Amino acid sequence: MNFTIEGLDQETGARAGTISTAHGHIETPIFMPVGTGGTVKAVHHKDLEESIRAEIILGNTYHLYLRPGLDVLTEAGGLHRFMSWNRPILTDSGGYQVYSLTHRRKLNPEGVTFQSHIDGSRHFFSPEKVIDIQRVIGADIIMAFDECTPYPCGHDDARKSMKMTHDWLDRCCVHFDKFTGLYGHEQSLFPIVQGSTYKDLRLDSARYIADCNRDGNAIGGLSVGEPKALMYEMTALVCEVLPRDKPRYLMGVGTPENILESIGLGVDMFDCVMPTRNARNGMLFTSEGIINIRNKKWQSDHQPIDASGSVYVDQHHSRAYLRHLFVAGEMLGPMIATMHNLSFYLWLVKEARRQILAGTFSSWKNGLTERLSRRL
RNA sequence: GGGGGAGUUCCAGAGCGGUCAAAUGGGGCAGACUGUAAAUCUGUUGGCUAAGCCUUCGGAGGUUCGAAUCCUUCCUCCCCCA
Repeated sequence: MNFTIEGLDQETGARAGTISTAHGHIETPIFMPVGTGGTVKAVHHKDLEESIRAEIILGNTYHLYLRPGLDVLTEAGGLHRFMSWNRPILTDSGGYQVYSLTHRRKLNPEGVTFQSHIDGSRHFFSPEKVIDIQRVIGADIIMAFDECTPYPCGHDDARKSMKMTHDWLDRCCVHFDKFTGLYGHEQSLFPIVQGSTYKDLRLDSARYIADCNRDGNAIGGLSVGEPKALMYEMTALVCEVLPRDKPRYLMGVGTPENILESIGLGVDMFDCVMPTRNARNGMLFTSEGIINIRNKKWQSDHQPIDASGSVYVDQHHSRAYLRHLFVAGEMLGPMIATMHNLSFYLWLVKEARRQILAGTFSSWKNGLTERLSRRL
């Protein structure tokens, strides 16, 4: 994997760059749609590639391990072939499930035992096993196994958890370096900064992660309920420490505003379920604000879904029609809404990149941010 | 013609003397959602000069301190037998 920086914003820490992987280039800053179980929910690959123009998508180690399972993935020759997606893939390690499935797992220094949410069966995930699974999946970028701490988290607990995540990282690196990929293409391992909302821990963790000297670095454990000011503060702090010449990935973030702000802090990569999940629940993000398409006020609004939107559903369908689809429970509703939201997110990061390269990022961001969280 | 059953708040459907403005589900309206246990979850859903009051359980009348609940009668619908 290779990362080059093509532009730096003068007023903020924003960068425009390009990541090269075995499955193609990714222009940064980038938003990566979440495709947990081998699909970005409600969108076909053709739309994802040609209309939304996603450059990289996510998969999830825990979910793919449970379903379809490693045998099927091995037979298929990895996730790219299994799902017929030839662009880059990044897999999360299951660290988020340590957080989100907290009532279904037992954690100890060796690893985590999950009780499957599907059939209740027990599965042990160690740092080594998580690397092995991600070798079978074959993603271009794979994540170290970490513990994503909840918010709030006491300083002592956060410190212990961070220490354990660092130990797990060392084990991931050793195991990762011991073997090569199964399908002949390069894979890169990204370590993850933890440390909850504590400056001292975040700094320690960022230094530790930076010292691993991997192809890219991730920031985890944020956007778990803390105030956004704290999230920005931690992100800023960590970005100061993480190497400039490698991509920085802020995991699980976020709202359009979160993304713009974090780009300004020097983050290059983002993922979040928000555009896809919220789309399925009737919430649309636009450059003019937020639309809850189920609201009665759209009943007779025959304007395009988003007049300034770039994807074809924005121009070819009205708000009244999309509302009708949601109210009637038609599955085309979530499909159209997901296409809209993802293409808006991709537009957002593409435009950010363009503005960075043009030297106008800061003023553009400030003007847009005001409008993003409005309710239409 | 004879016998039986039923009419409840937007709908379906509980309740069968006071704790009933009335369970539950649906529908409606609104909200939440941040490395996806999510096409999910939550709130709300008669009116008002709101810790109270008013109008509601097919219509009218009655019994009772008190009725959606009991009685009389009328109207409407359904089923069975001729």
